[in-house]
Amino acid sequence: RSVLKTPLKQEATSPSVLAEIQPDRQSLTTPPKPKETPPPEPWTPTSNLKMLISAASPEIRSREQRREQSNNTSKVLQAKHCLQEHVLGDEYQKSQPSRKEKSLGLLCHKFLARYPAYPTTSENNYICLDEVAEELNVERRRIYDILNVLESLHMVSHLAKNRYAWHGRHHLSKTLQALKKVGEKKKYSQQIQMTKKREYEREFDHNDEKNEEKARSFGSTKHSEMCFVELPGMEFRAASVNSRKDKSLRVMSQKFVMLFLVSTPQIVSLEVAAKILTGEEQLEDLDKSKLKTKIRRLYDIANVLSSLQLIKKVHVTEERGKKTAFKWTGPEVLPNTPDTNLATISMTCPSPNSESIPSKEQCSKNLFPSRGKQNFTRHPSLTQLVKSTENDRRKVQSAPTSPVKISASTDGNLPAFPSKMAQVPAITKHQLERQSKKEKEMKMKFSRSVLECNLSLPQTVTKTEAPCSSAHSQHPALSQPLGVCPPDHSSVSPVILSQPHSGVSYAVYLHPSQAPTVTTYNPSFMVQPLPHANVTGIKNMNPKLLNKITTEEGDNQIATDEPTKSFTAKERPPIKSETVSRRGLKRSQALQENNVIKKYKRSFDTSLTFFPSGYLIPLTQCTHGSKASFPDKEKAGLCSLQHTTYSSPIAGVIPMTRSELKAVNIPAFQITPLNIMLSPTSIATAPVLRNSCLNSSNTSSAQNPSSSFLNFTLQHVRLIPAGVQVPADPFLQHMPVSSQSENVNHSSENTNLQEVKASENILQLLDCAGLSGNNFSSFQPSVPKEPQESQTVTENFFLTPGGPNRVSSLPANSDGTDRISQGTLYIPQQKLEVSED
DNA sequence: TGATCCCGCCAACGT
DNA sequence: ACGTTGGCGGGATCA
Repeated sequence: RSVLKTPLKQEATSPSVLAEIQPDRQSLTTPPKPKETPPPEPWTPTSNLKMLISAASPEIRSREQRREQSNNTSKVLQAKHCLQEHVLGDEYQKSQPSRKEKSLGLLCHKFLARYPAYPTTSENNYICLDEVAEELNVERRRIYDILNVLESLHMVSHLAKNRYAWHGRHHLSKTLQALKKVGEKKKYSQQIQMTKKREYEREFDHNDEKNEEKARSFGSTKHSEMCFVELPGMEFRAASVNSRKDKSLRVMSQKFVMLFLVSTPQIVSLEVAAKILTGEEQLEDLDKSKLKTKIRRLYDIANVLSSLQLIKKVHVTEERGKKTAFKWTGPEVLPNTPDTNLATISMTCPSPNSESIPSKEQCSKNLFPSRGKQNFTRHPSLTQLVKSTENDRRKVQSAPTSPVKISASTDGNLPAFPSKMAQVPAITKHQLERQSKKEKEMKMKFSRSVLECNLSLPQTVTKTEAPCSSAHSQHPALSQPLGVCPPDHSSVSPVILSQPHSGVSYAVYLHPSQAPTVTTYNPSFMVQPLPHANVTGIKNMNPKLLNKITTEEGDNQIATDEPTKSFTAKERPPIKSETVSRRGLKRSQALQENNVIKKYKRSFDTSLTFFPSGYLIPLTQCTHGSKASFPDKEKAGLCSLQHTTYSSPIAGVIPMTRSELKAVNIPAFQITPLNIMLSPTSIATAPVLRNSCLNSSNTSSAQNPSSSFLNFTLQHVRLIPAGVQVPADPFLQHMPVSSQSENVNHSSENTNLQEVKASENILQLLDCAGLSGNNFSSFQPSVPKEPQESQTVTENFFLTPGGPNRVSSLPANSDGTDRISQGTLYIPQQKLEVSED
């Protein structure tokens, strides 16, 4: 249709980016183009916005200026242009903004400009889809794209229909850390290598079927299903997200980010990413079209990430040509960023294999042992179960986790350390920091082992790439997947990860197929320790591939193999259904019409929010530390919430409001430090932990491990009757029961103390109850004198089968999942040149 | 051309 | 029955 495109695309006429030309458009072509709402100023020239825009490109800037200048005259201009066009005989299309102006990237910029990077809780940080769409003058569909990516980074969360909460970058740091961890667990770096290698082989060694086979087999084990990494306090979100067949942009986005975080030169090409993210269908015919689609999606994601400045496009030049890729430019993600929070992250795997981990699901899985090892299909009868569970979750509202600054010294995002620093062994950094802050003995104690471990984590350091892959296995860390995770278990394997010093620990529930099992075994891999991180002359089995990688920045990096073109020969052309019906029109129109109406109809049902099952105790971002480090006002804000009701997956909804909780001294926050995982199911499958006792805990109890642990435990220990909210026990001062909500003021300083106390109480309680094997007592959240260090908890607990309800602390390390670090893999070298665009 | 990726159809899902 | 989400891929643009 639009036959021509005036080369003058951005002629002054194109205020495009804005909505000023709407009228034109409307009349012209695209009928569906909604938004005629001339609501200019979508993006009120926020200084911020301007900056972004200008930063985006001079072109845009000038355009902007022009726009402003002629703002008033725009009408005239428009008319004029219209006229011209008519005269020219060109369709009005000319007046349409150029493609670029409509790019997702730009749109994202605009979108981001509307919200503060670090919103304060006092602000009304919610996003209304309709409004945004309208103001930015784009279809909702586009907004979804952005939101999905942002959601994957926990920068926003879906509150309700049409409504999202804006968190900004408060959680970014944590999220990235989590993603990195998960990425490591999934051995993405290896996968990347494999993928590259495979490609290479296809290109050069077509005849070498053997290798390929091997490679494939390896790759296939890495079945990467959809798993959404969640952050505490935001689980529900993910849950809701899980419902859909998550091929979701969300998941893809996370994975994409993971790739960056785990790969050494933090450069990832779309092709490689697409392949890996495709989840390994590679075995089969590399469905070309599928890959293509994936790449399309990745472009979308990349655009958003670029807008967030987390990545940037670069060109990787290799023998076979230039290839575009993206380079991570986001904050350095250290495994152990000093952060005052302890986060519990869980990974939800919705795919057919592993649903959103609703406890029931888990149980079900146990009940219906999957036949296959990796591909168990959900029993039909479970579908409903799952559904309902998800449903519940969906309805649940999360406690408005107020964004909290993660650490006093840093914002959630911050590249905690200058890149230079990053080069230093993390351990050193942390130790120093700790010293300066007078870390507590205890903490040190806990972290020690981890520190050691971290030291050996290649990802931790860039330059000093520690080749001690083997060290991993030797340095068990607090975290680490239970060493007991059976490689081939069909059920979800719980993995507890923690980073004591950072206080960031989380649990990842991996599908067995993902559970990193020892990988060193694979012969197809050339696993060798690398003497130095920046070794570039690694030899590969394939001499032909010797190349050197270089980046502009001259980053230290390890040679990587950047395969080029697609290798696969010819695939049968994808059969596409040409059936295309036109009815979107009606829809978009309706949309417009409804916009106004909807606009006023959204409500923020804050009156009663439920926590998703399995999350009785929300691990909000509020921790003693952070709170302490905040100004009172902010503190107050942090914890100010609407009435929230917590529900227990087991007992059902517990009519407890947050305030009540507080009254009971069990504020969500205080539990935060506790990272207890409970996954009977998983545990049950763990050989080491396998214990019949576990079975005693009724199946229904199986639940999503996580913050709900306490509740769960208490209930199951019968300290509190199921269905009842809180145990009337000596340790807990009050007994909250009413379901009515009250407002709570969390700003009081006492809160912290109280909370801490409560935590202790709880711990004691557990202890007394014989729930805690021992460590609970040792785990005592400390009242941070120094906010930033307040972080705490370094212990991880999980329920072991020692008894139906026996809680024991996870040994400071149990394994070495990360036995193989990417740094130890061999990969074909190639000459790579990375150039930025 | 191939790389990008906008656009919007339409299905899954929610209400 | 309609609204919200968002997977998906045709095909327009860009380089």
